[in-house]
Amino acid sequence: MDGVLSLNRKLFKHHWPPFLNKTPFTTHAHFVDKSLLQPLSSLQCGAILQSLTNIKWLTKGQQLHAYIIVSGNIQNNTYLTTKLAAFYANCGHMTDAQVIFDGIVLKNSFLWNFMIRGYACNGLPVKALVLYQQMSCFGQKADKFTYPFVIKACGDFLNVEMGRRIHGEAVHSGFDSDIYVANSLLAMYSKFGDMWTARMVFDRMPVRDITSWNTMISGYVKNGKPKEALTIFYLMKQTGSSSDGMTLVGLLCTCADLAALKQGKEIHGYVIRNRYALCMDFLMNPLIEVYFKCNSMVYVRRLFEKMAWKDTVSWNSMISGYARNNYAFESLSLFCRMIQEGAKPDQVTFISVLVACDQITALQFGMSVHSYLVKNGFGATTVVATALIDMYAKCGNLACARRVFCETPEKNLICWSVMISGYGIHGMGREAVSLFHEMIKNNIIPDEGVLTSVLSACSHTGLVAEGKEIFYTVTKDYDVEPVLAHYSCMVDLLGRAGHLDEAYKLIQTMEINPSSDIWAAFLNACRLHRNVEMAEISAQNFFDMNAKQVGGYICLSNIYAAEKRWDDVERVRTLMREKGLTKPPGCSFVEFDKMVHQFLVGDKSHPQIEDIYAKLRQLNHLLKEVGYKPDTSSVLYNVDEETKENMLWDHSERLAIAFVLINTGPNTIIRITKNLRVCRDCHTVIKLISKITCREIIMRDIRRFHHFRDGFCSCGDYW
DNA sequence: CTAGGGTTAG
Repeated sequence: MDGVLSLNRKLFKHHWPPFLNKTPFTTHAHFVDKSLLQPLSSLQCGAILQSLTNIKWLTKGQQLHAYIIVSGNIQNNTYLTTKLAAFYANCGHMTDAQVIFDGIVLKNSFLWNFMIRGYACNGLPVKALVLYQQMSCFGQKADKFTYPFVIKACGDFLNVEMGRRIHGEAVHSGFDSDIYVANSLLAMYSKFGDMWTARMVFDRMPVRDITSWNTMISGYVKNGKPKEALTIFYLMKQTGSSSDGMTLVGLLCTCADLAALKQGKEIHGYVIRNRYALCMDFLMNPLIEVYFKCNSMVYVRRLFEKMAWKDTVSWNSMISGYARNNYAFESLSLFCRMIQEGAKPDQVTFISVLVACDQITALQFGMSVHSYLVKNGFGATTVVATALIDMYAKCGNLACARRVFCETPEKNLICWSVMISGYGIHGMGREAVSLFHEMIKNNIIPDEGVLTSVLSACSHTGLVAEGKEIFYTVTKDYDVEPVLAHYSCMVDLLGRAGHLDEAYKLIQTMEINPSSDIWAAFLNACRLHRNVEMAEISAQNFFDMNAKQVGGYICLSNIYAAEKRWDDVERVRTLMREKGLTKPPGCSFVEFDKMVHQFLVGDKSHPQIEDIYAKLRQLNHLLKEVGYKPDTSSVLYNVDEETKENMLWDHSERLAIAFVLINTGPNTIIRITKNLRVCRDCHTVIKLISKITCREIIMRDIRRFHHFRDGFCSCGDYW
């Protein structure tokens, strides 16, 4: 490889005409100063063009193109025009390549292949396939160079039917025994998700090389079959085939999938020991993934800090890894460091950052990311727009979410889905339902994901009839298999609306086995409608499933506490402890002055804590004057009323609200986020605070948003 | 002129 490259460079230098070293011309003929020209033969031009093609030096090639035009060499010179088309195709400038290609009458197979390759390797598989069909119309036969590119195009375009046909043609013409053709077939079937056929092609290959083995390993990994990937690796070792860096990439992805920390570390050690023989840069990024999937935050950080060479993907892996593992603060601070250190963020970076913003409701941060995107010309692609819509919706700014949604010209299924669930979590079920119908009118075929979004929107608003209708028509008309998430939404919808019997009947008649989530949803409905008898049935089912969600346990203890059955409360608690489950402490976030402030329940660590408690005492006093009576039913301890009442005033959301009230002017909207469900008493208190302080309070709890204004909440006390 | 890599929203 190195030899080839240096040879080309030499050739390059030798033939280099002086005018090319002048100012870089960006466009063609009229920029060339004719006095500087020294005559070059078309053979010389062709040789230079060849080297420029190999190293993809676009600007120099364009200058040479200009020279060729000016010097009159281009007329009727198929030799040069073919090379020019190949040059543009190799640089990915397919429009230029196509213009030249169209002007060539005698097209040889070299030219066809280069054009097909150009389209296939530059994200235009459909054009590659069209060209391939034209090629056979022109009577030009496909050869062993043509097949790898058309097969790649079929794989990228996911055109299974055409892929199979071309495979057949290759077999018919005998080119399938060519190792490049066979390897492309392996990659194509992997992309189709058809590992069975890939394996069949692989098993029938007369000879295999490292690429064949590596393609099979990564194919299995991409299709969620890490165990089969390992089998191929062992087979590879047995046959004595050597492996390379790419093999290790495949193995690392396998380790990540299986959360195999030990094996991942072994490979890490191997890479370090062989760092001079391997190209390490590739391997560090998949290693980051392994450590993240194994929840090894310490290893991941140590590895990252030691990496001398970090590219955009390294930063992205870290930022998205932290975000996926709920380390939003680390994710955002790493993003800031990335910008400071001058690394170049891309689309993936922004999507990951916006996900981190969702988690801690960092609206201001998310907005500044949005403006960074606009300023730096990252034209909002649908993916980025979708992440923005989700961020705005989850950070409580539905108006901005709607605006980005409307300004996105090409909305895909996920884009609609995000907006629908955005309406849902803000309690705007009717808007969600009508958007869902609008989506269908726009010929978007619903899938199970968007069905979950719209059903959950119905359940937040109690739209029983609408939810039922959508559930039954979508699963029937669009061939969507109902999954647990849908039943969960339906049980929640029916149960919370008070149709406990119907919800129970649905659980009993559903076609898949109910999960613990479903029993938890039913349990919650029983709590709301204070049906202890039904609650105990669902609790029994919930416990039988050996469930790990704390929510169900807390819900049941709440039910017992409300009935003052303290022995039962204690029994549930013990059960929780035995399972090693703990109730996470209540925690609220608030973004203020470019910082996210975090308050735990009963937190005394904040610098302004004395002022905060003073404010809360004052509020308590004011609230009592307007008739507030504390509802201590959600306190799960059997203690006297006064202690219970004091415990309520320790709740994290109150601390956060008091903090904002102290530090902001009268018209500022208060935005807070809580990690658990808001308790009934806090809900009442916040409604009253919004009234007596004339403040709008927007609160996100674990399930949805509550917009408090003038003593009322947007959820209509239905949550 | 040929094939295989890592990060991605509900």
